[in-house]
Amino acid sequence: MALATKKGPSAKLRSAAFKRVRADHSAELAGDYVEMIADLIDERGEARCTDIAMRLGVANATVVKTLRRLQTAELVTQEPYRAIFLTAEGWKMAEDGRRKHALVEKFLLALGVSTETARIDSEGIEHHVSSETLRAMGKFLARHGS
Amino acid sequence: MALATKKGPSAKLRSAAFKRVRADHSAELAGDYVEMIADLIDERGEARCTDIAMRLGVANATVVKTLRRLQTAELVTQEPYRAIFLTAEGWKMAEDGRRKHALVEKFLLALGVSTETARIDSEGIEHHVSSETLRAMGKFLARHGS
DNA sequence: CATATAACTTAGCCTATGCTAAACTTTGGA
DNA sequence: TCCAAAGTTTAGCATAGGCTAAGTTATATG
Repeated sequence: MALATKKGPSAKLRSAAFKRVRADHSAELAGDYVEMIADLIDERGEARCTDIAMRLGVANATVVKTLRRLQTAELVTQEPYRAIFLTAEGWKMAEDGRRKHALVEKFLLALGVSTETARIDSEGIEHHVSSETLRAMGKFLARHGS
Repeated sequence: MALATKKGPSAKLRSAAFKRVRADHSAELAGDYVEMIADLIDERGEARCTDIAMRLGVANATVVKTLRRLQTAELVTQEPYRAIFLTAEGWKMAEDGRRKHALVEKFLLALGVSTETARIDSEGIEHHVSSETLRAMGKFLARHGS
């Protein structure tokens, strides 16, 4: 290779960021599901496949398949043809997600974006925000409005 | 259904956010690739599979397969066993990504997070930030630091 | 109490994104 | 000039996460 043989010392450091993003993505779906199941249980007393499918905007069969994975991961429990429940770990993950989600959304609002954009962007952003950034957002909220 | 028959008026609105997130994810990988190819071309004169694989932290074969998709999408061009080039559209996407990425990273720094965290988090966040939020970040930067 | 409808499940398909192992080109040196 | 090392590609596999269509179970109501 004639030109630019230098690999740069930071190849491994660079790749770490992308690895984190990929890892976040695998965890993301599980987080969205348990958060939504928790919301449904709180709002309406029970969580059903159909409601999840509707809110997520996917087909019913997709929800069923994903729920099987979540059962394997011990985040939810379910009997055939019955409502869906969260395990203790599932509730913990849901609570964490809610806290994070709420903070990011409030932060975006405080930054000056519209309600609608805050709602949509926070959904995408929440899973990629480290605890350090989350703390920084919290501090910002403490200084500036609500 | 005895309890809670009400579907809520916002099911479709809710699902829109998740649909956006899913759409973002499909576009994300393409964005990361073209941005990295652009960086490699600028830094070292050419972009090769091996360098992309190393920086991304994935196997070589994965890069090859993804590049085929990017060729189909007319974002890159490539002859067998040769370096990789961006099409005009590829360059445009790379530039957009860089601008967005740089802005998000600077914003996180201004918010008070460490260099390292800003680098890592911005990688995950950049693909989920709407133009409205981006503008809000820009305004914040104009007011506060750098 | 029988049955239609709504909800759930299964089966089978697809694409995206990863991997390893093996085969093939290029190319720099001996 | 020719060969070995480095880089590239192919082949084959796995998992995640989508879909539709067809079958099964629960239940609300006539």
